[in-house]
Amino acid sequence: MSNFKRVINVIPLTSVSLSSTQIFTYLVPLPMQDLLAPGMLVRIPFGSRQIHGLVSSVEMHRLPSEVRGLKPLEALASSTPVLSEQNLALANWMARYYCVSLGLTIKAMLPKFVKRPKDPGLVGYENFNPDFILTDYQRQAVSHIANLLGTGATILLNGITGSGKTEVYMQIIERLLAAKAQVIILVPEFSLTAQAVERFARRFGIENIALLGSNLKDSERLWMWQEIREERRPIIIGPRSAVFAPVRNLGLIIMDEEHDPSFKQYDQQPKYHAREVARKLSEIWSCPLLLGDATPSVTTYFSAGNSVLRLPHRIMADVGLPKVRIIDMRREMAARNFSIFSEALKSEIVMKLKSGKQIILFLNRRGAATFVMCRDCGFVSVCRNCEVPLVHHLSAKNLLCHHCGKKYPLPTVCPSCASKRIKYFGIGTEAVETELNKFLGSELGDKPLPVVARMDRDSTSAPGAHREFYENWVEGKIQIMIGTQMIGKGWDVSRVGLVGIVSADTILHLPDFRSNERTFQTLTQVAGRAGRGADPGMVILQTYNPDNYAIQAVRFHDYETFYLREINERRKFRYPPFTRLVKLTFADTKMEKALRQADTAAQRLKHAGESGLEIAGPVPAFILKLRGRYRFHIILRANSSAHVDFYSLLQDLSAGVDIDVDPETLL
DNA sequence: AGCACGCCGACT
DNA sequence: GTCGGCGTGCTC
Repeated sequence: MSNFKRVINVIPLTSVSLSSTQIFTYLVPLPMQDLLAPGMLVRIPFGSRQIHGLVSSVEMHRLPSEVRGLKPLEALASSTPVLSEQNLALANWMARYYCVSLGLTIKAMLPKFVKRPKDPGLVGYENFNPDFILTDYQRQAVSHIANLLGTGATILLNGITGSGKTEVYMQIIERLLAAKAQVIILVPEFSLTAQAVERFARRFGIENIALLGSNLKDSERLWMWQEIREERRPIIIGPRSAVFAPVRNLGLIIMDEEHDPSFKQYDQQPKYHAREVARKLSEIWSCPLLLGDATPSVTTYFSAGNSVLRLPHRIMADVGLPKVRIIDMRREMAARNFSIFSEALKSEIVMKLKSGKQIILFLNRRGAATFVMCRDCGFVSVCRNCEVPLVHHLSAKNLLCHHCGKKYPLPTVCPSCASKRIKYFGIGTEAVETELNKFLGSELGDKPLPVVARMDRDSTSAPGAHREFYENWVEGKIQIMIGTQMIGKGWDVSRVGLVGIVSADTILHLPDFRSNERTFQTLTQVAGRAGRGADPGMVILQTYNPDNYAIQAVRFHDYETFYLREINERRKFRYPPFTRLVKLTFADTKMEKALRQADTAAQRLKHAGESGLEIAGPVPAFILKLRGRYRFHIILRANSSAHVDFYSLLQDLSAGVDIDVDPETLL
């Protein structure tokens, strides 16, 4: 028997203070000595409890004097590695970049290991492989990308809706399948519907596709995870977390609609952006990252420089882009039209109905009224947890907090002065529905009324609701669809003759450096729903800010002009991509405590005196009180070229701070 | 994230 | 003099 001891280095899958080591060493009991390998899961004693850990390395020989005080590991929790060397390297990078403990990062990468994996049983797709004729632009894009296979390049494919990005993806995927490589396709969370996958399923066969998504049960996700790991399904389609798929031979990562906010995890640690993680992963595997977008994020477009691949036209040469008319709602007011619909929108609705075209009405806000106020004393109903105005919902006949979801009964008298004169202000999709029905009733008289449907989070919460909306829409059973964001995603359908943007201003006035960008992207996407058949279609865009550059750019589908203006603003006001931001959040049920914590942290950071680092705040969060906790922010800002090491800067801040590196919003 | 340890106020 | 509040710091 050798005098040497065998030990393993383990990453506890829990949050460990950033100032402490992230790797802990354990003695290996004799019976387990030959069973352990890096990447395996183990049970370890950790403090006074037992938790899971991931083996990072095995040390065969240590002197007995070096192992004094080490605890033995408890048990093996997996018989084979659950994390590849590549994904472990990815986790290391992520933990460092996003200032999170390594264990939490790894935890986010792994599925839940339940007892019985279950096949979610994807069926009902036919294989179908017609001939494809590519445009010159598509052919150039394909050959350009093909030349970069095997390199860790990031490629931006900038093509408007309907310009044939998907076909470019598929041409490249075909080559990779021939080479037995795997492909990860990242798509926005809400466009991950059956019909979004259909095109890939038809082309490559559903048996070659691993579909990940939030609708999967733990057992089904584990089944898919195993399918991927055994390399049985080379095409992996999923939301941001699919970037962690257990691939073994990755040939390409595609990220569609790269600008979509759902690619950033904002609600729990690690607060990662799948684009940046994918960029690192592509470097690790030496395979390209292909970003496809009609309206790329300003940061991505900036870093792509002049190497952007463009698909400038819609494929069907005879179909132009929809004509966008901007309607100045201030003038409507002045002309004594107090309806939420401008005269132009009203007459377009009537015309398109007459010619049998379908209509989309977009408003980026749910509910009937966005705040409820007493006319006598000015009292506004607010959420007790969040202190934000409550939104009136007709369907549920209540007031709802859009931040924490808490419901309140409708007030019959003012809680403050007992007056009965309670008024509902501001509009949401429910109000659009009410107003539209009123208008149609008076306009069409006794003629048959068109079928109106409203699609928002409230009306699609039931399982299968999305599919039902989609089918009814495609079959033409719905003539007018009212909806929020979600109508902008993925529906590749004809016959949309009119898109009415009821108010373009909802995002624009948020005090955030990205609100112009978001406005442009959201509106362009919604406008792109129009004219996908043989007719270019029409967009009516109602706004109180007709001169704003983001809104003007929507009018001409002009990304470039928007970008040039926006990048100047970013340079001038020192926002990304010229600087890197980190948002620190301090929250507590007691306001003074949250503020005190933020203050001390700011002091300490200023004292650290990192050169090239600006420390702003503490400032109260845009929603000061959320879910019962008061919140304050500190914003750190550094020149992109300065390469500030935020991890070491933040590692010994007092616990209880939330760190968001590269935040999508400063609100 | 837990869970201990330790230092101050309230109460038998 | 003791119980327990929660603020602080550690987990091989």
